[in-house]
Amino acid sequence: MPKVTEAHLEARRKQILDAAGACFSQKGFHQTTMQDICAQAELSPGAVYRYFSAKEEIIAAMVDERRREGIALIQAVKRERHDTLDVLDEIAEVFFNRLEDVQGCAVDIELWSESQSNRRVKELMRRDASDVTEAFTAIIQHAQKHGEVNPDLDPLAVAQVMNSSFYGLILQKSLDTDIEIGPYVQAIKAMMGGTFWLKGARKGA
Amino acid sequence: MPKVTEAHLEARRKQILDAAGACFSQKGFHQTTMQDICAQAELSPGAVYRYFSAKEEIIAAMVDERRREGIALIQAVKRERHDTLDVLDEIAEVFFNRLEDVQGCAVDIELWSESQSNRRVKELMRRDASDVTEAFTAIIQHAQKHGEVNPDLDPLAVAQVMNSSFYGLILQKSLDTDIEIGPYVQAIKAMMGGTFWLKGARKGA
DNA sequence: ATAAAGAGAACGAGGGTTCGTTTTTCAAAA
DNA sequence: TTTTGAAAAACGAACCCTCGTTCTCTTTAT
Repeated sequence: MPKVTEAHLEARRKQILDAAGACFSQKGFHQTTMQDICAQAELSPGAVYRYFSAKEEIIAAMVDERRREGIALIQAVKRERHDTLDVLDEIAEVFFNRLEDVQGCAVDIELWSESQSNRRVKELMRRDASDVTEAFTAIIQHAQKHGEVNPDLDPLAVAQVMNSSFYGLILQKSLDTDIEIGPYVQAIKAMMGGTFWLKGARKGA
Repeated sequence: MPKVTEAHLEARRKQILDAAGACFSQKGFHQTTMQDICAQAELSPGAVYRYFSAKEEIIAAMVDERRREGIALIQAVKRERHDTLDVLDEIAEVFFNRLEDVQGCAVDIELWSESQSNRRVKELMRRDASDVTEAFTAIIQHAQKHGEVNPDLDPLAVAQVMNSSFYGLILQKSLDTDIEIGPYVQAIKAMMGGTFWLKGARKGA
């Protein structure tokens, strides 16, 4: 009967999540009050609770949102290009661009912490991380088969090191916003470029 | 006049901090109640408040504890050996060993999150990170002067990448305890070893 | 006109902190 | 050595405020 459009409902939901994101990134999950979120979203508690049955649900939705975005990135990149080197370059490009979203990064860090104590969040985060790792591992393995990467390297371990270069930069940038991404990326490429992607054929160390 | 010994006071303080560390690593800062800490320390609120005037003070003391430990590690290593490669190896060894302290790592992650919203903690953490980065940078620069490292690399950026390899592993290990440190370290060395530490004299990429 | 959507006051639990009381400790007196 | 006394140290019940959530009432859209 007097239901509002589905799009409107979806918009409200997003409005709340955006507000929550802003609050969470500034004060953290547990220091953000529902009143904070309501104020930021310019909605009353009654309205908010129509969309999320508890604060915990908002946090969970937050994980899901970040997770979907991250996975989408990898999928998109994998679809576009096929040369291993290009794929890795593109992924790096996209990932490091993500750092521009300071608020999103702050929420990510908040989620790392939440994972320590919240089983539900931990499981989602763990799965997310493992999806990314698997994607990287597959790419490395593929490149090894095609002679683009030293076959002696453990693909899983290499993938984990690559993960670290993302996670680590997110953290360092959150502590010191002056950190420059350009030189960082350049350093990684220079440091890994040599041994790693042997374009010629020099194998052994 | 009936004061108890200084050592006893110090021991009580440590007792509280240890208890807090255990609680924080399990439930996070803001979900740990003072009652939790009291119970874990087997002390009453009154006693705890004799040593720390507020929960916030316990958190601040926690940062300081972790910070001191971390700095001590670098200093110790720098004192013992002088060959650049050995120093880096030793630092890596020591740092990665630190991962065994699961509780400590959980607290670290908690601190990363706390830094987002707590100015005081952020400043301490920032300084800590920058101390470590500076130490690494100095080592790299020294190595470049001695022809052990490609002089074209930006020492600061290299230091940041090295930081990431630690931070990233802490995080990944917290999400999946099965991650093996050995292969990870080996991968880093293999990935960087080539271009990075040119023992011979091959410069250009 | 009617039911969904939103508002916002209020409730109740939880938790940081306080404070009056009890216990412990140690120096000095007996 | 034992007793004693006074202040530090510890206890723990209670205070009070904050915040998640609820519930009734109003508004809005069809």
